[in-house]
Amino acid sequence: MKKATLVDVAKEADVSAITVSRALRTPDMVSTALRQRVERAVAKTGYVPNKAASMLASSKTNSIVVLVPSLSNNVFDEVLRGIEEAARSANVTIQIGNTMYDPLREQQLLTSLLNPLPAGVILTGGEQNEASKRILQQAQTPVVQIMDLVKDPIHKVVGFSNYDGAVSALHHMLDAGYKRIGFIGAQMDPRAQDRLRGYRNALYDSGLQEPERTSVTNEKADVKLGGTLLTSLLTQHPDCDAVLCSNDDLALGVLFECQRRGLNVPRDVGICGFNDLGIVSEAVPRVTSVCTPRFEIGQCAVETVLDPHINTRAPVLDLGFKLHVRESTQP
Amino acid sequence: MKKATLVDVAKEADVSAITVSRALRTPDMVSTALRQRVERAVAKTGYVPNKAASMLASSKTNSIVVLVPSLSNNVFDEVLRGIEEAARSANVTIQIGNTMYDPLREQQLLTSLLNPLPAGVILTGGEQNEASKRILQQAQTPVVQIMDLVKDPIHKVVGFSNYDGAVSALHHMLDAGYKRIGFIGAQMDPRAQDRLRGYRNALYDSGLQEPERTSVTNEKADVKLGGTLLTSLLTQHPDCDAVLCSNDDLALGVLFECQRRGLNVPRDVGICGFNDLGIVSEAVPRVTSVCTPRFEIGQCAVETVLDPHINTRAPVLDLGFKLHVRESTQP
DNA sequence: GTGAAAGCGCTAACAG
DNA sequence: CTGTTAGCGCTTTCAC
Repeated sequence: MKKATLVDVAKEADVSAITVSRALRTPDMVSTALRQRVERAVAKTGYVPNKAASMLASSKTNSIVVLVPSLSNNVFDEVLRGIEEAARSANVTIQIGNTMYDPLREQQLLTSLLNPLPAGVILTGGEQNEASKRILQQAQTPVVQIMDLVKDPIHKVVGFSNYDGAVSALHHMLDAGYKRIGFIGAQMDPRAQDRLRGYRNALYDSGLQEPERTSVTNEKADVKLGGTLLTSLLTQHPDCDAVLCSNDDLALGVLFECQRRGLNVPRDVGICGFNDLGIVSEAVPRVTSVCTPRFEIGQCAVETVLDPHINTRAPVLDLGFKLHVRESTQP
Repeated sequence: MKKATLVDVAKEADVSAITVSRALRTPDMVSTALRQRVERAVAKTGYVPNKAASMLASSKTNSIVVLVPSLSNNVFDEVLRGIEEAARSANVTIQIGNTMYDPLREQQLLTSLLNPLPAGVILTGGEQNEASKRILQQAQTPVVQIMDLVKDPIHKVVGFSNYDGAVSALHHMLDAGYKRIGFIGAQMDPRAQDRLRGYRNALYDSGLQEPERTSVTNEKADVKLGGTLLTSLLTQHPDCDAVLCSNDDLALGVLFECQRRGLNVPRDVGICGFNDLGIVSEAVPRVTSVCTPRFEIGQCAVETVLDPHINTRAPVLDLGFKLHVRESTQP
């Protein structure tokens, strides 16, 4: 049995093909009687629309493209959950692309995924290369950048201030009594760099900027690297009494390394992470972290991208963050 | 400037449209001279193939559909990395769907993603509902099930034995001297149940099956739940001297809970995880785990799905596992 | 509200 | 090896 087409349904319902098409896509433009006849015919024939044909004829898709830099970074799980949920209730599908923090790969993905044109594009940060930016600007589809308050957005931005997050964490650590706070960072994308800037400026404002106690690399951030970076930080600055980490994986690695060295957390070393992935709140001791609204960002990005009045929206939507203070910074 | 089509390229190269099409898809079927002319014309016109048109005309896609039950479970990161890498070198795109461990959602995704027909489907385990299985059997596209040695495969299987993994872990724990080993499990999908069966049978073979020390739930497995389950396990069986966990998140939660209770790992309690996600080997103490070949499974699944001689392949490919013994089970 | 005609851009099938 | 002819299944126009 061949698959039913629009024409088969039309015959079954004794109407024209175009009426079936309209009954399905824009039910309001069709009389109730016909709509019901069509619905019955669809059920009877088991008709499933052919997306390729629809795309070709309309040169439109009802899917939105989502580009994330990593799937192993648990930060994006929650973002994707928000996106999936919102997309599902808006009845659009999503296409996930993993750029692996590689602008060239991002460009390739865009080239490939922007054809046929999606209903919208969601991507991470503002670190696209020039070619990608041009592609996005020329594409006739809304673009939302997330996770960061990008300065010169392509269209719209939904995120939070990584800079302020770090500042806020640092003020807390200073208030808790730490005086020689270091910074550990990896995968230093613009967001991680904003965190580093926040760290520096907060210290500067407190007159504690020297010496600079940082240990930073561009390698992929993971738990193991956290330990390595702590080792190198303590080698250079044995007097460190606390560490702000550019993300939670590193913070966990720092905690483990402290345990191996017999350093008491929070007494000998205070630790603060960034993002507040579930796991840090379960570690022993529980780790302080800057909680970022990842699920909401995902949801909101979809809403923005699909908003028919997107042009009237503010270009930048700041969803904020919340510092979750836990045992690891309360000596 | 309108977008260039195949016809534009053909005019530019002074050949017919079908020649351009062939030069692009099957370069071997075209003379070198023409191929070069076509390539130049493509470059000059900036031609980008229209996928929708191609799909419609050929009723084929060069994309493969990948369904995973979770993106927050780090198990699938590696699998997806393997899939992505293999897909990229085979020049096919992938479409990721997240079933969220929900058979109905899986069925919906299949209905939606199997149209137009993908070059293949990769999905997790054998727990699809009847409707999904029927859809997959009727679809004219290869199906590979991964992560488990499914008994009645739809087409092919690439995985490892969860049962044997658990048995092997248990034998090691018994050898290490643990005598009252408990099992902690969550998200008890068929793979987790196989692990539980392995645990039970290994104990049975050693004559240590009673009393049964298990704490199992269907909730989503995460670090926090590991602690909760340990608490309930110890309440019922305070004599437990070791725990096999159905995955690494739980194992980490168990470790943290032990630390909170002042129980020494591995002396008071031995801990073994499953999957060997990078993090467990960094914890203090480093946690023993059953290492599963997730990256290879992903790669191999793509190779299988795309293999033109797929029919001659063995239905089940067992990629094995490796027990990584660490401090947490060496009292 | 509904329909008829005319493609969207590409590829399968067959000829040469 | 290359070209001709006919669609793929749907939606867009424009009539009615």
